[in-house]
Amino acid sequence: MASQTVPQATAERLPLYYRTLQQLVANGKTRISSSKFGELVQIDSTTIRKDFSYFGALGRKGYGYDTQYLMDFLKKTLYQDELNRVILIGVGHLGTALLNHNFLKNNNTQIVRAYDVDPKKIGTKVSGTKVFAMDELAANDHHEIVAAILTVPAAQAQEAAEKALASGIRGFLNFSPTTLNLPENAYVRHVDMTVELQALIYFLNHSMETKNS
Amino acid sequence: MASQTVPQATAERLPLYYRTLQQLVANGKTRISSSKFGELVQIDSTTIRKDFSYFGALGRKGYGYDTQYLMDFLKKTLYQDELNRVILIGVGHLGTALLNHNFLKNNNTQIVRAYDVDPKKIGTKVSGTKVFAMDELAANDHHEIVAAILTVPAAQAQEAAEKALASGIRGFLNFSPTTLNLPENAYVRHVDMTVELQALIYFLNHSMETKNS
DNA sequence: ATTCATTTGTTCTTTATTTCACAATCCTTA
DNA sequence: TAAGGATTGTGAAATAAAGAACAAATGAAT
Repeated sequence: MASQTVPQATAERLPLYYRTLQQLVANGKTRISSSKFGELVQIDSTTIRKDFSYFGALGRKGYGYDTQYLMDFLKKTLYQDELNRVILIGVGHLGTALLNHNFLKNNNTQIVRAYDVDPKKIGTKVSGTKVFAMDELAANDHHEIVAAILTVPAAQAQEAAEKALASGIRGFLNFSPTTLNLPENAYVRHVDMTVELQALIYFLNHSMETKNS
Repeated sequence: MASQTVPQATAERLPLYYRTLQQLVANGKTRISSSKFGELVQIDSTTIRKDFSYFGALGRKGYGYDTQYLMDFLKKTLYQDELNRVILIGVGHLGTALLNHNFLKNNNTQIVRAYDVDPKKIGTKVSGTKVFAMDELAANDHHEIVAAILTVPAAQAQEAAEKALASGIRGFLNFSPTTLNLPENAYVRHVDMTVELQALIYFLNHSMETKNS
């Protein structure tokens, strides 16, 4: 429903644009044309200009785009000018890796607490983040938390998501290899490594129609 | 180029279909209709029927789809009936998590060797997988390897990918937060957690146009 | 100042994907 | 074995996204 004037495909490209602009600014580039930028992100320059145009006239004809200005604009648009607090559910191999990763570097996001079922992990700190008992999850107040990162086994994902939802969380980054069934007011993005790997293998084999040697 | 009769969007859904069918078969379901299946994977039933139709008539009118038959068909189509050997480049937090994960369980894929620059890691085994020196990468023969999983820092990703390419690898699952610049005969899928997190936050804020309390 | 090269913003065209609608067909049950 | 309900497979329509083309505007150079 929502009066979404920006196409979904455009919105999904914004983070890539933002990161690339961060690099350009860091390297001292003050301006860039849509075609040069397109080469960097491997997206057609027309698509880039059209993407930006949904937000108004961000560039100047004959000049291109001011990297600093554009970066700042995207920073606000992506809410990266404020700290985004998230929780992590499931302190296994992947969960631990994400806790160590620390999104704060390039991403104004902080994992403020973690949850797990393992009594050995509960109460400990992993890379500075305290681990709480899964039982507490549903009862806690997480209305200040923007999202939950789900790194539990597939069998527990649905239940964990429901508990997080009960605690006030509406956004989910789901790393568990299963489809979540949540009410409409929740929003889920699924990162599925198994799917990606299988898709990769499929496309590799099917682009070899023109196989040589 | 390649005579790709199956739409890209369809191909990208096949792994999800496959995994869901595996679960159905494991649970003893012998048949399923496109609408029931659609509920499970949260995809419109028409889309599912059309997706399958690109491969011929896989179902039976008035009956639905035979889960075992369909699963076996997708298994072959996705090359999951043979072992897919991959290598992993970058034994950091995420790389280690993936080595521990072991794709063999649900995915007929094995990480057969890993590469890293850290002398402390070289020569050791991580979760049963031996770690080799990054220097050896380009010189090795990896024509039997279907893909490389890239989990190195952004600054090293391009160089690492080029070495893998030189060793005979054409498929890449790129977890590094940077765009790879590779020749046309290489195929890259990018899994970008930072991008996913930012996109999630963007959509959360922009679907709240109809915000209540 | 004037000219020329550059580059945006945008309209129009093309391609890709999803959804609708329904005839054809098969299953099931009496 | 006949009738009725279920469900597929698929053309046609609708929607979404990408790409081509170019006028309008700007910057740079003389």
